[in-house]
Amino acid sequence: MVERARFAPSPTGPLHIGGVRTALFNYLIAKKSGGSFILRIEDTDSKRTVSGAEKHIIDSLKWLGLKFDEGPVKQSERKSLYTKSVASLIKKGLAYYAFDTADELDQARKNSGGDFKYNFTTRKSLANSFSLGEEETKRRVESGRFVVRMIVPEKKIINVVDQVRGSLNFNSEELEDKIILKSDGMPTYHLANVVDDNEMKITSVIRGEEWLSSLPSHVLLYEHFGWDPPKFYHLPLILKSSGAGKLSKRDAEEQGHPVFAVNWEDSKGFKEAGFSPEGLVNYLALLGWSNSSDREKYSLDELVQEFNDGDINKSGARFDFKKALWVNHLHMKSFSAEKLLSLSEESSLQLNEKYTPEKSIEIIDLVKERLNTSHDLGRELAVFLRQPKEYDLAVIEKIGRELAFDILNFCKLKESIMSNPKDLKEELMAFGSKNEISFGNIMKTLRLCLVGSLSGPDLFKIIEIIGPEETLHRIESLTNKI
RNA sequence: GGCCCGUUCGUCUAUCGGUUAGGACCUCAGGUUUUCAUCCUGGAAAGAGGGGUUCGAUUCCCCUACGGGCUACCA
Repeated sequence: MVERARFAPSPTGPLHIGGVRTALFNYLIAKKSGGSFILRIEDTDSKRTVSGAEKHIIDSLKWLGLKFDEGPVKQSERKSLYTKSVASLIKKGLAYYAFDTADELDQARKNSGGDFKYNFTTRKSLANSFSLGEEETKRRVESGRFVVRMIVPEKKIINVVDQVRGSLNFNSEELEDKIILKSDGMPTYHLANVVDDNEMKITSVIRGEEWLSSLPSHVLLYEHFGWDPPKFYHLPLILKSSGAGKLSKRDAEEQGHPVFAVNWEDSKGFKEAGFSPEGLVNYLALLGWSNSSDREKYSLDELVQEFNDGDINKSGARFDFKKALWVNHLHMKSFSAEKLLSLSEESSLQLNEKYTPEKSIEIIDLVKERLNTSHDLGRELAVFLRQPKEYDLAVIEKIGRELAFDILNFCKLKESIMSNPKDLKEELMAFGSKNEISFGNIMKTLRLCLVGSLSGPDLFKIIEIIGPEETLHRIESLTNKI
């Protein structure tokens, strides 16, 4: 079946990774079937709409490579569609006008000790077209202050099927006559969602688990309209990395990792933190989906190939930043040097100043397997760009000052073979065995003066790239320091 | 509180009644006759508890516990 799936965020704030994951699964299910991925902006609450949020959502999807085939469809521009639908429901006697104020409803909730439900038992005692009579209802509707509620049948078991969880039963007695049209004339989520999904011929509704409890109301609405409901997928939530509850901006900040795909105000996104879209998408897919293979690395296209909606997990998953970094690392090391260079403008410029393009690529290939994010490039490239700013002098203490001095002095004399690292290695080994100095200590000393610490890529490669002159210069620098 | 969903190593997960319960992140110990947050090898680490069903339960059912979600004229 060719699916039509929509991602339908509301622009009440920036798109966080929970939303990204929902978008991704919509994309995967749609594309797997050869169908369409559609973007719909659910901006029915003008008070909560945040300026810039819609742009942030679109920018995020764009960066992630989740290209939508249709949209953005904006609900705020489809008001007449909803009012028409509501009118048809009222005509059928499946929805009704109500006039209770927010304060009155609050009071009713308080009085009942939290058990209040606007339903078939309380309906008659509240201000609506059931209790007020035709004349009064008409008068109040004309005055313009009203909402419309859907009728929930008195005793009915509502069976719903969720693709992730299976068949579920809800008792209509637990439901309320939900407001479907607000007093400002805009629909609520429930109505707009159902009407749009029907009108847009959506075949699969894929959304977060927080919607599961309103599913029976939605199914009832489909029945009221006489429409066939789409398939529903309620995705497990992404939980905070430690502690209780779902992931929020605050938790992420406390844990020191991003929550947004791209920058939002002063909050750094994954993009700005040096993640690749491939890495983020891959990690997020693994959070809530898995199959029986042990494979961990997927590109977006490979995910489309391998994705199976039966493999969506049921339980909430904690966000694990370290694993996200590792998954990103998997992608970084598989990227071409050219691509990596394009990811970090600064590194690219710095390399350009000193090296030919060919040499730059050679350098990147040397360090790329050591990257978690593109930000690590600066750290890894430092050794090729400048002499160390600081030295881990504890290494010298360990080796012994005099010994280190001897080693450095020996190296200084070897200028002629610095340009041939292979010979240099043999020379160093010979020097070591002759003077009973361990090769390890020689290498450590040499590495210290070239890198400043004991980490980094292959030492002889470094020497080859920075050249004999620079190598000697660095040896000189350290000699003067100790 | 009520309703709904969930529960396998610390974390993400595999297992579709019979397995030494597998993989990955993390962590630890080694290794790559030099370093390394890379790479390789190895170790530690799990079926929430209690009842059933069954020759046999992590797997099916029930109860409890715990976790999560919803309970707005927000989505």
